[in-house]
Amino acid sequence: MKEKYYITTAIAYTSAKPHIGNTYEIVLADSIARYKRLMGYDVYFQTGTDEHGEKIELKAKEARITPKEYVDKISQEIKHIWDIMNTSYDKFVRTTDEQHEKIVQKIFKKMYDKGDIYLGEYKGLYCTPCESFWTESQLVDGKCPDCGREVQEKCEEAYFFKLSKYQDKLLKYIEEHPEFIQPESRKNEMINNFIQPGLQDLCVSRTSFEWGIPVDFDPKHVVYVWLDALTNYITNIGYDPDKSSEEFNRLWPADLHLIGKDIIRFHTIYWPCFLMSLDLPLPKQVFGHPWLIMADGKMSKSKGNVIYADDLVNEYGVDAVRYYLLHEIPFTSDGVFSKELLVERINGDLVNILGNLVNRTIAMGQKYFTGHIENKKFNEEIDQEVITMAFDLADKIEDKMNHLEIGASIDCIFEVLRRCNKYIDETTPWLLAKEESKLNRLETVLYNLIEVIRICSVLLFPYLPDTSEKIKKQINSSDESYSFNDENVYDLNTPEILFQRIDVRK
RNA sequence: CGCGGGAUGGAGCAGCUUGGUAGCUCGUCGGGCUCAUAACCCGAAGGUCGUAGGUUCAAAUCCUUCUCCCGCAACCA
Repeated sequence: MKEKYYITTAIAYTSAKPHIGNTYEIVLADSIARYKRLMGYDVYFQTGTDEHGEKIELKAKEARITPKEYVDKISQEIKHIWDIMNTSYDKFVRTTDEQHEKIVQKIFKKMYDKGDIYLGEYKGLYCTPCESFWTESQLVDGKCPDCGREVQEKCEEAYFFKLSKYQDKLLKYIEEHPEFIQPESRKNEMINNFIQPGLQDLCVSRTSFEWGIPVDFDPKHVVYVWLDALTNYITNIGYDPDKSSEEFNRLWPADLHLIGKDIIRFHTIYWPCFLMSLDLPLPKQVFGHPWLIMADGKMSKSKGNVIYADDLVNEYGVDAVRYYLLHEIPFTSDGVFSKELLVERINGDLVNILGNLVNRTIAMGQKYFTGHIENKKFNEEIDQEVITMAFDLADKIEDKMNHLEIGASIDCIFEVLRRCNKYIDETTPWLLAKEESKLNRLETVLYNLIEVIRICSVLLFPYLPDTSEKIKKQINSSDESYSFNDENVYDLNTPEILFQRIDVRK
């Protein structure tokens, strides 16, 4: 039986249409999911939308529609963009799904019955005109950051979750599982800033607004959105406090939660504590990825520098955008986006290295052998390096992928493609073609090239699925293995441009 | 002294764990080739590896000082 691999993205908050930076995560997750499938895992890949909370209630009010109408619209927009990015999620979940809401209520009740949730009083600094609580650190000169007026201490009835009860157990888990929080520097932030100083109990209900899942035994409270949102990872695969499904038992714990670096706290502190309260095992890994920012900083409407994925895809094609996202964002630090850089990557890598290589190779196959290429095995010493690189490629990629180094994985493929271009210059097929006696050698050279290109196309699939398929179609191959095969027979199709050069002058 | 990460040729990065000719991509300059999307291949120029000191036969790599940049510092998600 195939080993399972359960991967999730964070569910996207339905307050607004996601920009290109928000779109990074789903593409990143998709490349990992596709890669794991290629490696033979039985992958379950879940994504979706997080739809409750005060902010949504306000946005809907502004738009003069109901919160449900509002989130229906945004959720659909998000799903649409995920689809445009050609992502292969198995399930798109929504926190307004009835089943999810029902299970969240049961979870809340279970925690309450267990004594992990208790009714208490939320004491905070409150701005009456803004109807908002603020923390000490949020205040500007001791006043409301929104309206600048004085804040007062105010008490409000609320349910609390006993985070403190689990802090020692959590610390132990984090220290015994160094791979749990990635990148590792984030682990220190969590330990030093939150766990070591001591966890405060978490307020997990709200009475100040209504758009949320009601606490069934005390309906003036709605469940805190993070308790609602985080549990999506289990409610949608069949968790039930009474009796979970077999599917749940098979899939849980998740192998990887992929999230933005801004919500690491929720996933590595609150979420594990909730799970411990439910007596469930903790996810194996949480990766807080960096962001894609603009040259002038974070994308924001007020700066007017917001770029959307669908617009870019319309202009440059889905694989070009995927390539940029996956290749340009480092493991720990933020990546920068600009159209100039995107065009540079398209022309420099996708057109010159990849597209041109495939094109010139197939063109030669057509020109010299009318597309029919067999391995004549007239090998020479000079062939060895490129063939060995192709042999080793899958292992190199596996090593990078296991460390979630997606950009470096792609680099490994391009390193081989570059070597192929060099191999063509070394073997000068156009000279071999001039002598009858060298045709077997020529065919061997072309065979080696096509076979290496085939391997690259197979391994490229997780990152650039459309391009991978196009190459396979052009070389007319259904061989999905990623080791060098001596015995393939190729009947090439007509070469077609994989990536169109972008004219920089425009 | 809150915690943590970083500073490497014009740009972006790798190397630092396990000290020993400073590597990659892009850009610049020169050359080669013509199968290919003016693409491809080769070569050259360009770095006192942030600063000051220390350990060592030897430091980008280990230790310390300082400067600058960035992330985090909880109940908005």
